[in-house]
Amino acid sequence: MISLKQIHYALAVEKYLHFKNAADHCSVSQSALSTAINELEKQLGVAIFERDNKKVLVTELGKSILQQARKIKLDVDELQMLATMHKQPLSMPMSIGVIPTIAPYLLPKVLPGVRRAYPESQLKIVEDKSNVLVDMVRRGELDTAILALPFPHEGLIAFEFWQEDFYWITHKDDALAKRSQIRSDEMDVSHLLLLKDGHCLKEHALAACHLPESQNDSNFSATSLTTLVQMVAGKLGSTLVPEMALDALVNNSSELSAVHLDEPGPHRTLAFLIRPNYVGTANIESLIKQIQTQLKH
Amino acid sequence: MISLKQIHYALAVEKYLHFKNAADHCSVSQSALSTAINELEKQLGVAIFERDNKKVLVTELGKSILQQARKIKLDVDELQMLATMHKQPLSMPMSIGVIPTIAPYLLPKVLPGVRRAYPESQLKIVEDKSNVLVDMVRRGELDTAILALPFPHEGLIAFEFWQEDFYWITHKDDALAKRSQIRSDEMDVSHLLLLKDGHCLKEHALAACHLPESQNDSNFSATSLTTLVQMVAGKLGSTLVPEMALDALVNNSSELSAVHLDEPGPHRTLAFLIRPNYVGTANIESLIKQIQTQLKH
DNA sequence: TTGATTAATAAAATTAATTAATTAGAATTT
DNA sequence: AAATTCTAATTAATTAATTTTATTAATCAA
Repeated sequence: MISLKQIHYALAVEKYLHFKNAADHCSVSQSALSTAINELEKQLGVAIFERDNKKVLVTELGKSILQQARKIKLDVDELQMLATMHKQPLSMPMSIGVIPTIAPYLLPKVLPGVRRAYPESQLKIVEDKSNVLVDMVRRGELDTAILALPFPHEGLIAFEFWQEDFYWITHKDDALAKRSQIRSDEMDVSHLLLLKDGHCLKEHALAACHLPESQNDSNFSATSLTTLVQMVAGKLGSTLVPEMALDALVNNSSELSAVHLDEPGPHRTLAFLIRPNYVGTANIESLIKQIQTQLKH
Repeated sequence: MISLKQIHYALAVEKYLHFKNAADHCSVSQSALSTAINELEKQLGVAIFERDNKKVLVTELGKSILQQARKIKLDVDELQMLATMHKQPLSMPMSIGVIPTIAPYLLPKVLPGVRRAYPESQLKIVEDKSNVLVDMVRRGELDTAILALPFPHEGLIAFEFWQEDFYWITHKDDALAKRSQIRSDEMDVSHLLLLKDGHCLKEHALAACHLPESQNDSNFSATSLTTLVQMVAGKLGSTLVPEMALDALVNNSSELSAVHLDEPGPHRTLAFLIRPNYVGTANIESLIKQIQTQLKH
């Protein structure tokens, strides 16, 4: 049976094209490495390297074999990472994409707790729109992305971890501002201010209100919730924001009032997306536990 | 460093959930297997199996680890297969998809030779339309597919191995039947009989003639070249067939005449399609060599 | 209790791996 | 032409590991 050691040595020889240097790199004697390579070639019954007393080169078949060997080594590394991450969640560097309608409200609430619980953690945060993040996860440029569902994510796996409702934000002077609940058919939809196309929050807000996209006035649109509520404060209309944004955007304002949107079902669902074969699911689960603890105060 | 032996043993324990049976299956003593598993768990620092004197079960983490272990084992098997196939091409079972406008003309010319050169070979042939075959290759249901390019095949790799021209088939009584060459603008395109939509030969034939698809009379269409030439023999029109089909369809007919289509460039290109990580490229290369020898007579 | 199982363990035997020194072939230098 | 310097392969002694066989301890069933 071929061994991982043989594979390891063969990859070293490929890298250095020199038995002694490869042996040094592997911290073994040239003899040990030599016999391991010979044994590997004997077991496979083919030549991987062509060597004489002056030079070493890789056979055509050897290239394919070493390619496959590299794949095996990666898989073994992943297996070991699985175990490591189970022992020490978040001990590995991790890149996380977050959409702009979640990042500024979720991260300040959650990151300090994560820092405290996992001082070793090295999180790299990327903020971008849902479709960009999904593509980056697919391409392996991100380990995971936090976004709001529903959003198409074929080929990826979603770990849903939070559900929240929308609140209708209007000026305190508005006749309906004192209500505790409001239905979408009671609002003045013609002055509903929402984010630009491409931000999923717009679609989710409209979907929560059972409104078609076309009905929205696209003359007024912004790229951040902060801008939107400024516009509401300026009596240009009303808007809808998710619950987790209330603290930052509305609660300290003397101009604004938040009314719970009374429509059935949770209005948006937050989830981590990962590739099906991502080995860090233990990390995701740890993060979710942290986030849920923090969000529940 | 963890070893493939440990992985092998762990997978056996997962399968039997019983150390002794797993050991028997691996042809080692229970003790040897036990220590290997213990060592593996120690090296990883986590428990894969939960065991007492009466039962063995897999931990939650163990399931992930064994899943990864299976992947490693598959990769190792593939590496060994790479070597084996280099030593004895086509010694592995192989499934090949072929489109209907290639299969009946190419296979009889080629398979006997393959049988002779590689008596060990076990080829499974599937005949279907290009799009079906491409999907099957993508899903791994076929090792490879032989079809005519151009045809969309994103994500797959094409090994082009043959180029051929079209011949215009008409009744011997036709005024142009004696010509040795004909250009598409000299034909009566209104009675050009072609295959049904979905067969790539139709598109390739039209493309070779620089004709748009709409120009073709869709009232007359067939699902096989055999039917088409029967229609031509019945003086219902003319058709275009690739060179390799001439022998079977035209050459022994007293009714039909074949005229070389005089349009620039090769009219269709035959190719093997494989997944980028298919390990049997050596097989493909052997087959191509065989096919090219046979086709050149 | 007794007998049949189980996985783990201990000690002996076997097998494999490692090191250090050597060999042999080829290129380069003297 | 001879000596030197590379190279990978080989050899032999040592060390480490693995495996086997036999045994132990625990559990369950009769």
